[in-house]
Amino acid sequence: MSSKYDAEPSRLDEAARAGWLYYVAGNTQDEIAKKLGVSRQSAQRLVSLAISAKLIKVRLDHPIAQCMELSLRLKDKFGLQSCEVVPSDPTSSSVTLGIAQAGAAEMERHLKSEQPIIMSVGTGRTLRACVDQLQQMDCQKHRIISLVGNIASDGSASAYDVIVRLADTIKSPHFPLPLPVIAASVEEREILQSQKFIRHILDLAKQSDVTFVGIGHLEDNAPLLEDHFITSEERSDLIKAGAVGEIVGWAYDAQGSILEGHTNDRVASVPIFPNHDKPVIGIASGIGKISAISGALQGKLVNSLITNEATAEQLLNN
Amino acid sequence: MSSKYDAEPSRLDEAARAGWLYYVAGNTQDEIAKKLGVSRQSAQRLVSLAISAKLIKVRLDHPIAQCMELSLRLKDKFGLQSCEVVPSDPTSSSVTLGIAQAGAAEMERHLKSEQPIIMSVGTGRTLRACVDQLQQMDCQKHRIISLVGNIASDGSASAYDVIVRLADTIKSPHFPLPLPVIAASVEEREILQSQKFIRHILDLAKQSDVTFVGIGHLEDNAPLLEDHFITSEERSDLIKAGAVGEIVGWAYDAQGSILEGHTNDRVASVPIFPNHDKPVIGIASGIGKISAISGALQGKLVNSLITNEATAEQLLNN
DNA sequence: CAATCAAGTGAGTATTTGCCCGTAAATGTA
DNA sequence: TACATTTACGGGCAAATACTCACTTGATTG
Repeated sequence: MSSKYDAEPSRLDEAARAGWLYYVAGNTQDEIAKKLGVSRQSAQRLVSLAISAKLIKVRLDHPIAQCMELSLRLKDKFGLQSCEVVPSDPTSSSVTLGIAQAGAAEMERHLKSEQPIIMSVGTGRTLRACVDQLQQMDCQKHRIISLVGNIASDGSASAYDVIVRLADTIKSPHFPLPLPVIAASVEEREILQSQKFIRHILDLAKQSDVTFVGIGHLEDNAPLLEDHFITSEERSDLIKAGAVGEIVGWAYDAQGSILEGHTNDRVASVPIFPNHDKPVIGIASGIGKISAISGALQGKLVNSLITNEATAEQLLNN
Repeated sequence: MSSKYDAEPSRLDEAARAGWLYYVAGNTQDEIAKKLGVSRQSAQRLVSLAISAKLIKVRLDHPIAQCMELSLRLKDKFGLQSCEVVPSDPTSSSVTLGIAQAGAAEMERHLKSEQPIIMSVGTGRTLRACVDQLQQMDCQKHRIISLVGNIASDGSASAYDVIVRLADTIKSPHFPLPLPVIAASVEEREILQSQKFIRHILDLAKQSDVTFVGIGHLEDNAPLLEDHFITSEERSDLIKAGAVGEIVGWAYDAQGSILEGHTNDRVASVPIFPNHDKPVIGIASGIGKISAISGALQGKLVNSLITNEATAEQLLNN
């Protein structure tokens, strides 16, 4: 059927045609081969050429697409094991919207494991919201450890009570840490932590297969302050020393280095170490937490992140 | 509308995720299954759902020599402003295959304009397929006008519903034409069209910066007939009077002259004028539509065309 | 409350695809 | 011309994917 019009169809033309027949028209490579009069293998080469020459453009038209993009870039930028970005609802001021569901889904993923696992959890509003989203399960073989004390300075139990609620929902043996978050003195911390059963809990925590923590900021309305774990003066001191955030009470600076001294000398929580090989999943979102999250990521205090779209964008612009 | 932040990530969310991982990130379905925590079969189902729900949109970005040639010759022969020819799949019976993507791409090109524009659209299967291929956009500054009534003779709304779907996808203010396609009598048309808000819409349509219309044939299975806008007798009359096709209800002959009398006396759609200076883009393909398309081109009822290879060849052989 | 039905799941299987590799044709070199 | 080197082709095969079928689950309804 050659006519005076056809210029020699170039290889790319053929590739385009093959790519079109494959992706748009939904032909198999065999059918394409027949239609273009080449072997199946050649058709396959043409199709893959169409891709590598970027003739074929695939778009995903769904809010999720943007999130996956952000998640990839965050993983790349901070060397994360995993990163989940959920859509933000610009009209909602709720900090845990969507995050909670995603966090719960991630927890369930681990809890579904056939092998018995040890899961440690921090505390805070965000984690509590996650736990509230968990479905009832029967996880008697797993063990849940709290990384942080549940006793406020006035002796009352913590307001969030993440671990009890969690263990209740999934029917697991659990190990709350019956300590204050921050001891009154260095000596008190030593005494408290040297108790045998406390040592045992700290030991279990070290063997955690997976860890979930919230990330706290140190702005005016810092969670540590609002819950009366530290005083206003202590917060000022931390800020002066360069602190930008805290995880289970441990304050760290913009590079994610745990500060020496200050309240950190008296924090009774399980110690945290950067560059853990097991998943340490930070769950946090909100513009006010950007520097806190950024620090935690830079110092690799967490190696996985669950956040939302708006926060992810800010983290990448930093 | 139910929020997309529901506790249960909807099946479509998961499908989007799977589709992204498969097409954008290049994962295998096995890897996707692992990442989403589902079986491989389920992953496969999610991926194919992403396609069938049209979340995944594939386009080919390459001028295929053969098609370029045809497009050039059509432009030349009919004095078109622009003409796009997409490859045909000789074995596929789908009329909109490929055309839909090209039409969507052309619409997007106009919608991306910085200046606010007025876009008018006709209706029909082909336009509907185009709109289904559009990506989500935010075009609040543009206005979308329907050229044709959306009320069937039995009072129900039109089956294709092009304009609502379009406006929904691109979030534009839109102006459907709440009229029958063809009024019961000449008088009824006058009364209906003299309503103030209808006059306003007709006025807006006259200012259109770009117009997209389908081209309908008048064979046995004419769209106007199948959708019960005209009767079998009315069609016969039109044919006898020399009609070969219709655009938004206006019947015309082989030279593209709008017929006098017959159903045209009662067509309530926006009038169409030959030789428009703004783009009036006809989107149509199929052997059965050759004479209809040819007439529209000869009479310059449209000044741009999107069609496929097979149709283009026929048009040139006429 | 049982019957019915739609939707989803996993196992099994057929089809399709990606890729390695030997061969042949084309191109370059002396 | 003879020979070396590159490039493309197609056979074959393992991996990946699509499809069918029987079964479960949860909702709906008479």
